[in-house]
Amino acid sequence: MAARRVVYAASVAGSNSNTVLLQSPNSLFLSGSSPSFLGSSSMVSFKDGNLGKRSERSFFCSFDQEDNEDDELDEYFQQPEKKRRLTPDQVQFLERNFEADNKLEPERKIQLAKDLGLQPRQVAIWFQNRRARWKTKHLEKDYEALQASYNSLKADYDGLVKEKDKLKAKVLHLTDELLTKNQSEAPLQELTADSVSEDEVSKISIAACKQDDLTSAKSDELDSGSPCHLDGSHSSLLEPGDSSYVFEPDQSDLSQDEEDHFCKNLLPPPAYLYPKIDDGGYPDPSANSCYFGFPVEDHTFEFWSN
DNA sequence: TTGTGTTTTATTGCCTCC
DNA sequence: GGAGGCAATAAAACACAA
Repeated sequence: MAARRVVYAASVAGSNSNTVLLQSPNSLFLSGSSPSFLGSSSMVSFKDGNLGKRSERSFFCSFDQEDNEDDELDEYFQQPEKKRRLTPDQVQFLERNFEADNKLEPERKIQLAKDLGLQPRQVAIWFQNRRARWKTKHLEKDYEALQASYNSLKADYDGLVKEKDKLKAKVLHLTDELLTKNQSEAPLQELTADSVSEDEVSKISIAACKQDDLTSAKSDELDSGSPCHLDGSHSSLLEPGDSSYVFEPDQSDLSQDEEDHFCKNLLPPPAYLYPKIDDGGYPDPSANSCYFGFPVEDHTFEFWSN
């Protein structure tokens, strides 16, 4: 590989000499297939120190005009190799070829080099650098598209989080109401084994568990994350007046097996699962067969909060 | 004019493919 | 093993504000 570099460096250093001496400037472009170069005699552009801007002074024209000035030739070729920018015409020609195909086959490289009066290696380098620039721009565009997509998704997510918080607050509020209502009604009834039949106890337990299932169902809805579950359309699940409202048990559709199933699940949950009530105490699990609210460590909300 | 930032040309080293 | 591509980088050329 090192050989490749050395050979190229030598060829560049010597190529201008060969080109200048063996070919007329126009022949370089007349041989090409690009009409845009037919009139161009500009090969190399130099910065004009006096003007401060790049001038299109033709290196070859100057040689044409002063063929006998070997001193200038010697001066030029004795200069350390400097970078020379391609002319706008050359760049335009290369750009058009790049647009046609950004890969450079050997034959095409040779032909382009001939057309432009450049070393094939220079054409290859130009394509290589051009591909790098194209890639950079492409990456920038991709980045912008991804950023826009991210912003859109984040806005959606933030909206969902807000909606979730609203629903959570609503559920807690309704739960609180239910607990308060339940506590205020319980002492009045003073249920005793003597005054309440076994059948009535069973009914109350079933109703309580039904409410528990509804609460779980609500929680599952929140877990699902589906937008249709978050649009509030089902928020009346726990509303009084709803047909499934807990204290209006409709057990007509319950079989005896189902009743047994509910009653088997009447074991009170551990105390830590009960939210602290404002007065500092926990609701008594034994007072209510089932807890209607969300446990303190409800993983549903942990999930949504993360 | 000069300092500074950007663009362009070219090199180097590494990697892959044939 | 040679050819060619790519990433990283150097350095010249260029643009532009102060």
